[in-house]
Amino acid sequence: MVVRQECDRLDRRREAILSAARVLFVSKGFEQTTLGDVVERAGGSLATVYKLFDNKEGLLEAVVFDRIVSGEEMIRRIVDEERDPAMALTRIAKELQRTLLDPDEIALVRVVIAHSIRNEMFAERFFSSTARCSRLALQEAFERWAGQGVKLAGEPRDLADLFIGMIVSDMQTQAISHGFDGTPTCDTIAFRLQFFLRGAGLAN
Amino acid sequence: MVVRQECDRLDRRREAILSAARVLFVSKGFEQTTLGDVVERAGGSLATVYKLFDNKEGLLEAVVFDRIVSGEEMIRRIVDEERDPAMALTRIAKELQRTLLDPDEIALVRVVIAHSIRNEMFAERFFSSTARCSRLALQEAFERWAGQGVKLAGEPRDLADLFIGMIVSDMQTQAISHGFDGTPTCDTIAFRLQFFLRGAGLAN
DNA sequence: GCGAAGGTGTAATAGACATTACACAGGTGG
DNA sequence: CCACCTGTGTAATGTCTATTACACCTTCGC
Repeated sequence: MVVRQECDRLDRRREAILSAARVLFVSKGFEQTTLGDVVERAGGSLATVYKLFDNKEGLLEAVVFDRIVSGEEMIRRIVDEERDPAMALTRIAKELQRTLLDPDEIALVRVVIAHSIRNEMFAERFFSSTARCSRLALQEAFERWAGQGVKLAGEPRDLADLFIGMIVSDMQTQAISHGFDGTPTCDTIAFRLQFFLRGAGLAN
Repeated sequence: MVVRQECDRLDRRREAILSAARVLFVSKGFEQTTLGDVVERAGGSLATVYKLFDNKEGLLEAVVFDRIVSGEEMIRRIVDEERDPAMALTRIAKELQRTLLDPDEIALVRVVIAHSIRNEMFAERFFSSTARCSRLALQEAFERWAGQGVKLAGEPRDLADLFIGMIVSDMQTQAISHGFDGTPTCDTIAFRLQFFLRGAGLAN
């Protein structure tokens, strides 16, 4: 089928362009990256970029939103699997660390923040589909545990905020400091987790 | 004295340009702001901008580093004044909230992050003179309290990180979300503070 | 093979903007 | 009153780049 092959070819081009653009946006910034740079790195040609993404802004949209990762599903899954809140939170903390402290992810967040100065809605959409999702999922988890009779030292909303903040603040420090402050060690994470569990009344 | 007057005049120009540039960088972004915009808003002329700041990058440097606020002095002062760690931390939390959640400050951080994509050293310098300073001052406070016999549930470094993170994560959420997630309430802050004091073994 | 349709490469277009060059003004020491 | 020096305003300059226009070429049904 010609359609099939054509689609595949366009898809491959699309992926190549997205991948090139991502690398360039993340290393040079959106404004500093010219579409010429993108084409040079991805192969293909400018006409294809405009056909697939309309314009430079559209390319950024695609780069940012195409493979967005929300912690939401991960949190729901773990909460379903683990009966013990402390165990669940431990696993969630590890996963959040793994995904949020990924340097590529952090670099992308920098690009989003930079662009959000000009385009607040952009930031709003990004935030809604990432951090807010995770927070809500975690909040539901606390509500669920509370409903099951677990005694919690605080409102689910506050606890969820706090938990995410404790983990995420590192990501954000990295976003600002570009890693000059060192990456948190496993010990640090473990300490914070214990601290949280104690404070929330979940320590065993 | 002519020199005096000339200095004053140049100083006023400098302030006017800095102030205009700050507003524009923060609302439109650095790249999107032209030096023409700055001159139009500040009065004066392009020649003066180049005389005072060399070039556009120099203007950004001045905007960011001229009136930088580190929490360091504030923390040392409060620690000196308050004998009780819990009271000191309460005041520090309030102050950090006040200074770090100031929308102007957050907007400036966005500009710094945006620029840091192209210029890592810029981020490093900013970070070293703000967040890291605060962290170190707080770490010293915990060390001092520990030396005075206060029992702490954790290493000073870890506690300082955690405390700052709990407060600062909001600032960073604001930086990303542009305030769409709402500003934390006093209750929220109080909750986190109590949570921390309990966890650190400082609750009375 | 052949014609069409749509992808691809290249060469304008056109506007924006950092930076520089130059000309003016206004107070100043001689 | 005069050269002058320093700060200011304005008008180039030259480059860079998003976007468009157009011509070529590949692929596939027939």
